[in-house]
Amino acid sequence: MVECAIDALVERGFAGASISEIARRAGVSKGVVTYHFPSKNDLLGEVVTSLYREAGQRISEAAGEDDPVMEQLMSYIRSNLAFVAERPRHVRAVMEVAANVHPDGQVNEDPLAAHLQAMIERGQATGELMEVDASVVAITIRASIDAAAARAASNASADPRTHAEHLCTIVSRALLAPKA
Amino acid sequence: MVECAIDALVERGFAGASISEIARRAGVSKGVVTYHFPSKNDLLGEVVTSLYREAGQRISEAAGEDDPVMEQLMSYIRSNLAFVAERPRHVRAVMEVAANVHPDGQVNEDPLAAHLQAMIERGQATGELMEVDASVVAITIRASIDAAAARAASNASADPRTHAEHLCTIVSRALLAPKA
Amino acid sequence: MVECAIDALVERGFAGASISEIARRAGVSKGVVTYHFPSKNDLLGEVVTSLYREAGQRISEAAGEDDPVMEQLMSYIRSNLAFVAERPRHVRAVMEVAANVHPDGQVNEDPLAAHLQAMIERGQATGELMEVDASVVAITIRASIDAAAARAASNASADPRTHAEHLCTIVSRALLAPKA
Amino acid sequence: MVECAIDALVERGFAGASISEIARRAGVSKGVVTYHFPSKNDLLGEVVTSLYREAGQRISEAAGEDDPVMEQLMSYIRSNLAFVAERPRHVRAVMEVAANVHPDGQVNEDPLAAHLQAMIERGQATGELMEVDASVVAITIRASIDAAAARAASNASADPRTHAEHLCTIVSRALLAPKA
DNA sequence: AATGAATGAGGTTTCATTCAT
DNA sequence: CATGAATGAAACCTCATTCAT
Repeated sequence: MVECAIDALVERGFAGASISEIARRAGVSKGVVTYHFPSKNDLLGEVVTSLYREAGQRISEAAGEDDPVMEQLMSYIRSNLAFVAERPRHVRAVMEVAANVHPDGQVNEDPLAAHLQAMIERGQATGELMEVDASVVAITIRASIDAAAARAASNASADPRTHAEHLCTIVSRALLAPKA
Repeated sequence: MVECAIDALVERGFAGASISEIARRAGVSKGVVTYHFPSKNDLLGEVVTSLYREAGQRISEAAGEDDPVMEQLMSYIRSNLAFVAERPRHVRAVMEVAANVHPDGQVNEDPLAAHLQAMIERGQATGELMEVDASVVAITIRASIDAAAARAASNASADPRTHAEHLCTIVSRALLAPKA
Repeated sequence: MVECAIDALVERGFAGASISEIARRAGVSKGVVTYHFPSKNDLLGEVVTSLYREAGQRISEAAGEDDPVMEQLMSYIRSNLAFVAERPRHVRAVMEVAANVHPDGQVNEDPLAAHLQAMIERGQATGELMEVDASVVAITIRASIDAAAARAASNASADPRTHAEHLCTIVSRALLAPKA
Repeated sequence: MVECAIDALVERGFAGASISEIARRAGVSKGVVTYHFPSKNDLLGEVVTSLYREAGQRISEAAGEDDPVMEQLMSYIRSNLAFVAERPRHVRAVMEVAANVHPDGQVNEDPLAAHLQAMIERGQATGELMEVDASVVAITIRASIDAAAARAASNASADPRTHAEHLCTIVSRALLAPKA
């Protein structure tokens, strides 16, 4: 059911992912959807949180707290995009939802980017990484990952893992201080 | 009228930008909107193309065909984000539309990124730029610009021009071959 | 089960007394309700007829066929409102149902009022009661009883038995011929 | 449009008075109803308030502030039921709505009855009217009027004005102190 | 006896669009 | 040019009912 919602979101977009459409894809009647998910938001919420469950697990497995910051960064990029490679459609579906849920009040800064930014600033504090605005680097890395995810979902031949390697190259050139 | 559509898109999102809402903001009746724009898509199309008209002009002004590729790249980044700084809401509105208009068949590769990619490949062919997957660099640059644009639209204190400078630093480190 | 239906009708109204709501109050699954009552109407019917069973018993106990008509009237009023005092919620629930079940064709005259009217006309025929339209008196008595019932169900401090006494006073003044 | 809503309420009851049904009776499409009345509650509200507008006017015209209380009472009863005779269906429709709108919290006492009760208590204070619980008399009068209204709506041969005369007789016998 | 999944009809509401004035 | 009434499709959701387990 959640899978069908994902398919509908990816192939028909947020607006096209109506309860009817999802039910049609699942081969059941419309009532079944609202039976299992009291409201449409509950279903979309499950699409989002089920991805976060999986992603959180995969990505935290890859984290090494004590590694050099550059290795943590590479690991972050690779594990993110490895996950994208596993479930490109699910990732795309969540992006579709995120793009259409409107924040009521002040917009929060992206917490994922904030986490990256903190990581980079740690590396700069120890001199391991070169100076450059950590926020911009963090935003750029996140944006690149998301763009690769969007591409992977609609173009099966795009390989997120390859994207990861090239992005790692870019990031290391931009941040890694040349050794004396 | 187009301005009101932009406001509605930015403040209420794609779903909230109904013709009624746009007419209400414009202080006219709903009929006026459909009188000037045969269909809603025509209005949204005008939102998009009017941005492209303006943006194309600003950005082509900054282009120097014969400059070194790295200067063309910087110029591209700076002029893009300078334009974002001028019209953050218009940019955001177009992103809102883009996120909700779904391609019918096969998804085209992003033409803006393709242009960037070609530029980078030219630089690599002459040896001016270092080797690294040009497609990934292009995607990353575009994604970073778009992320900065999204940020600027909802956070007045975020400055796209500053973002541009830092992004230029990142790109030059990633691409510029060290001089002998 | 019937009790839970009564509670739902009283607290949530006719529209709010869905099978789900009733099952929830009973702490059982929705299927149980439809298992015991083939249709919802059967359940509502049982709510109504179980009240009539009880009420008929209480009220017929109080009836003295050979008493003077005025005493029969008082007894009718008192036993009706005594019953209301015993089961105010059940009475309210039935009123809720009655207000929402629509007669298909021609509306029958209220049989309870007709019975009262006949009683009054008997008293007038013997000269025991004064002349005045018996139908209006009957309707007024029934309406007063029902209004007291509605009040009792939602306002625990309203006492139907007190209402009965005052209504008896009113009726006796209106009907009882002054003795020569 | 409001007229059609009244017809639907009277003939099909509250539950049967769906927007579709109302539109069908008006010979227009469903959208027309929601075009003129943003929500169904607004339409029902108009049904109610338009009656109150008319009724308030008719009844206040008949009020004589300085008359003896008994005359005020008669005037109240007669003008109420005269209005019912004019617009029996409208009155029935409002009763249908009232029976199905559920108060959220504490139930208010009926303000119409409270007004009557105050009037009666004034008469008792001056000795013009006999002692008997004014609240019960007020409730009984209101209930009798409403019952006559309900009857008039579904039975064209029932005449509210006749009911008024008989009710006046009952009330005057119950309240009017015999002259010395 | 009991459960809960499934169904399909019907409810309110929103919306893009058309059209007479 | 502008208005606002009208339309019909489609959205989400609730609900009584059926049925396999």
